[in-house]
Amino acid sequence: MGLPLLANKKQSADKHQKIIEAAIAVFAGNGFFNSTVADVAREADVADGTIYLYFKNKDDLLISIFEYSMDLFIQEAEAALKSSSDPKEKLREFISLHLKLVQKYPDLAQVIQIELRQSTKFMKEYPNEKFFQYLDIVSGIIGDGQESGVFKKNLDPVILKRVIFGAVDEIALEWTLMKRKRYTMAEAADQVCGMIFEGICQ
Amino acid sequence: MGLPLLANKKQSADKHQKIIEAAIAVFAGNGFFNSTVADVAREADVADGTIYLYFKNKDDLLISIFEYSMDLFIQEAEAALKSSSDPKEKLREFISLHLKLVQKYPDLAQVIQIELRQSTKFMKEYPNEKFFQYLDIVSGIIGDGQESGVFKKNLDPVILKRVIFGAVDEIALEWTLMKRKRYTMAEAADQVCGMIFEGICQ
DNA sequence: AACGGGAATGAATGTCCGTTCATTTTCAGG
DNA sequence: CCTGAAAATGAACGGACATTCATTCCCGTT
Repeated sequence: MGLPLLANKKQSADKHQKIIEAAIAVFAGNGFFNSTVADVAREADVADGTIYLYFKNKDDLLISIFEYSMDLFIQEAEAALKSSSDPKEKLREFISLHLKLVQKYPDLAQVIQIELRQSTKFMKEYPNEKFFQYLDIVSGIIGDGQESGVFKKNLDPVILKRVIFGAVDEIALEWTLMKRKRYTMAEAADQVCGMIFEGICQ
Repeated sequence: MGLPLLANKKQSADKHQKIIEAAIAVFAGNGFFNSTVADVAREADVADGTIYLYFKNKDDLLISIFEYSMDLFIQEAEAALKSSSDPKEKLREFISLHLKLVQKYPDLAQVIQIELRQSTKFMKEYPNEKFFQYLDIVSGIIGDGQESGVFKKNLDPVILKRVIFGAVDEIALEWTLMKRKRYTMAEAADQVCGMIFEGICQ
């Protein structure tokens, strides 16, 4: 069976990817609801109808972007965390990586942070497993750290993972939206880690 | 001049308020873009056209909600922060208040957190002074604390205020979207304060 | 070179909804 | 009670846009 790669889909994986990338750029630039399918098609250099050969509808396109990018983030995170076994170093690595990724893929970051959050449809009804999987990387690190006595045991990991993610994500969001950057991501990562590890009190 | 209250507007302030409240409920339930002006009108028990006597257009309605609620938050925050002069207590008060307000006005919180964030139009082009004003309450507290030696001086307030806001807001967001609550807001406030003040390391 | 079928196209369709505005209702002052 | 102006109404308009589908293109096979 001399079938092309990814033969379970009839179409080329290239075009699928091309449309996803176009959609990321377009949605990041104009917002999901203010972008038309025709905009995405034009950016992808493809006919309007072609989009529907690869995606069920406009919503499906957004969800696909989300899954695509979360896979990317999870994959990069898991790779980066292999290098160290110290929970504190791991957490530092995670924070730093998240910020770096946002910097590396600003359009992607914007879609994730702003566009996806928007619609009740997605946040409330879409199961969102991939996001939880990403968050669980953090709670895993916290759990390890508590077990090994590096982190305080009285902290609730369920709350803590959110606090950490929220802090990092807000920094990332500001970075994404800020035109003139007032600080580098590396600085920000240091500040955030310092604060999370040692607190703000003298 | 025996004019009614708020005579510079011809219409009743009541109806203005009624429409805002209806819009908050509708937008929170369905999302801004998935809600129609007719939905808001029905909820407010008013004709479609009446909305346009009080608001320029649909976008203006969303912005009005934002300003209305930020005013509310700022006002409540400033009142609550009068009671204490210790920066640490003030910060604890702020965090606790923000979480309480989210609990008290869940629809409002949802519109602010989810709907407003969404549109590039609002986040990028709308000046958003009220939000910065709210954030500056935090940086004010931080500045005081650093001056009086309670907080570490090497922390950048610009980053720090975002970190704190992001942490608190993410907790609030999870609370808003979570159906089964796994923790109370009071617990969350304690955890967040503990973490921010003392850090997570043993 | 003719065939066939999957992929791609993009014009056409139908719906939806923000906004308008001609008309009606309300009500204060005379 | 009139009267007139402000306020409210909601049917109708018009433009936008997601989605469809009849047609064309592409290319491997014979």
